[in-house]
Amino acid sequence: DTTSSLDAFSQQGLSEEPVQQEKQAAGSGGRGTWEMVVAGGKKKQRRRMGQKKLVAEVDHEDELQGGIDDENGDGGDYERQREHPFIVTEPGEVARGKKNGLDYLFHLYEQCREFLIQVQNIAKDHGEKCPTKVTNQVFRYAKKAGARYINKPKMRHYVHCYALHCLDEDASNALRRVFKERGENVGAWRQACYKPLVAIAGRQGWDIDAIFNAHPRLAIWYVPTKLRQLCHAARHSAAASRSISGGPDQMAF
Amino acid sequence: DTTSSLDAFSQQGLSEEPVQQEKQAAGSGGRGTWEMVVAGGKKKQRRRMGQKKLVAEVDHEDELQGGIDDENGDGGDYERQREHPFIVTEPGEVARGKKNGLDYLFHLYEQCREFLIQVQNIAKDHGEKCPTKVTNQVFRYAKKAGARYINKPKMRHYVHCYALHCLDEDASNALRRVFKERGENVGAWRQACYKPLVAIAGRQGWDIDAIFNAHPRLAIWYVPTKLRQLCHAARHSAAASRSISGGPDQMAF
DNA sequence: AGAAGGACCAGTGGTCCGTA
DNA sequence: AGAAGGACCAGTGGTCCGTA
Repeated sequence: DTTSSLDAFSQQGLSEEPVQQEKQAAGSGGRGTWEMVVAGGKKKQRRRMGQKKLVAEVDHEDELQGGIDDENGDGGDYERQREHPFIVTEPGEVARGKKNGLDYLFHLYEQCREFLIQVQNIAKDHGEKCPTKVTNQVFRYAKKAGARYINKPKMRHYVHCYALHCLDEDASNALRRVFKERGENVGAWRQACYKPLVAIAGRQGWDIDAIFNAHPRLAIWYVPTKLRQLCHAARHSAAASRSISGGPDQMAF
Repeated sequence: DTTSSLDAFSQQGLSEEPVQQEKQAAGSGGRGTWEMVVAGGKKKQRRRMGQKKLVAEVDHEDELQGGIDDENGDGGDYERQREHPFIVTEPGEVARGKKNGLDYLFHLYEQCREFLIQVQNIAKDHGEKCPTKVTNQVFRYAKKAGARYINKPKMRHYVHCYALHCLDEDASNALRRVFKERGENVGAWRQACYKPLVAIAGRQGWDIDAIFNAHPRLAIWYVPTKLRQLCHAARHSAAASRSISGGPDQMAF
């Protein structure tokens, strides 16, 4: 009973490299160039260890080395543990050197969505609770499926950047070009993504949850705390300035 | 920041007895008789202690004695801690002696819904995450609001009984009458509530989550694990018997 | 310095089991 | 015995901060 969902994991297609699976689902702004680099990486399939842990680890899949740490085309640096840091790239641009571009970042969100769909299908088959969001369970599933480069802190960190990409791709692309031209780092670009999102929220009644939920690819992500707070603060500021300017109270809109 | 939602609690209408507030929202099958008994109980308002705890308890409202433990009309048993146990009653019937009837049980679900709505309104005002279900937060709020007779294990225990009441009140009422006539205890009635629910699910594609979510008063309750399991098992049985009978495969329906 | 992510923590969903 | 609910526990959402 407690292990049924874990058994399900082992019944699913764990033998494929997700990075390889999803070449077609490239970041919508990209030309798929980095995916070709990815696909060029060698892939070893995981080996079974024929070994069971005591609890909640039935049929654990040991991925060991293999394929995954080549996804940036650096030719097999087996020492490296962490992903290359992101740099601000234009849409379609491949990051050079030991860096990852923003099309790759957004592609990770699409991958998470596909892992969620797999988890949902398993849950439905088994008559279990079916997650509607990318939860810890989905991150765990992604890791078991071999996508070790996906982790919760990273995905949560850039959710609002992905939100802008989903909600106003033109604005997102323009922002990327500006920040690349200025030579800004990823942190600065990330910070800058908040402002256009708050503006979008303002045009739609400040309800950032409703905005996320109305978008099929965004609805599966929790609204980041800071974005929610910024929208809330901006709503108050907007209301206050309307009140000072003496216009009719538009709080209800 | 961490106490802002708790501050909000103290700004809300904590000074009223929820039992008194909600006379109009009586269990839909009842005639409101037990509410009159309830309203007949004397009510003392809570006293402020002028005392603040260190963390997460700002402006805690001490209800102490008062009103609440009279809600069954037993004349003020200050020793009693627990609610009277439920007995199987017909729709509209008042439980006699130190017992509670099923209209009262269902009324507790309506009360929880109103507490949820209050929590949602506070959350929206403060730009915080807004719960869609009756969560721990709602139970905590209910307790602070003085509804000490509401607790999570009890509400979760009888959710499927309330679900039947919501989804097929006639069937629910008929079941109550039968079990009362037979002199069955609450546990037996509770068990019997599963079967008609599974039948309803079968008529609607076995998706018990969809059935809950489609009903506005039920959507705020988590689907009980056992009900979900029963629906899942029944779906398999139904599919197997269809397969044996040689008819066309109707799994998709 | 800027950034990736292991690992922690407060509060959750779920319900057992000591209580009356 | 039947039943109410305090309290526990595994796993969650959230993100800090030791790491590279």
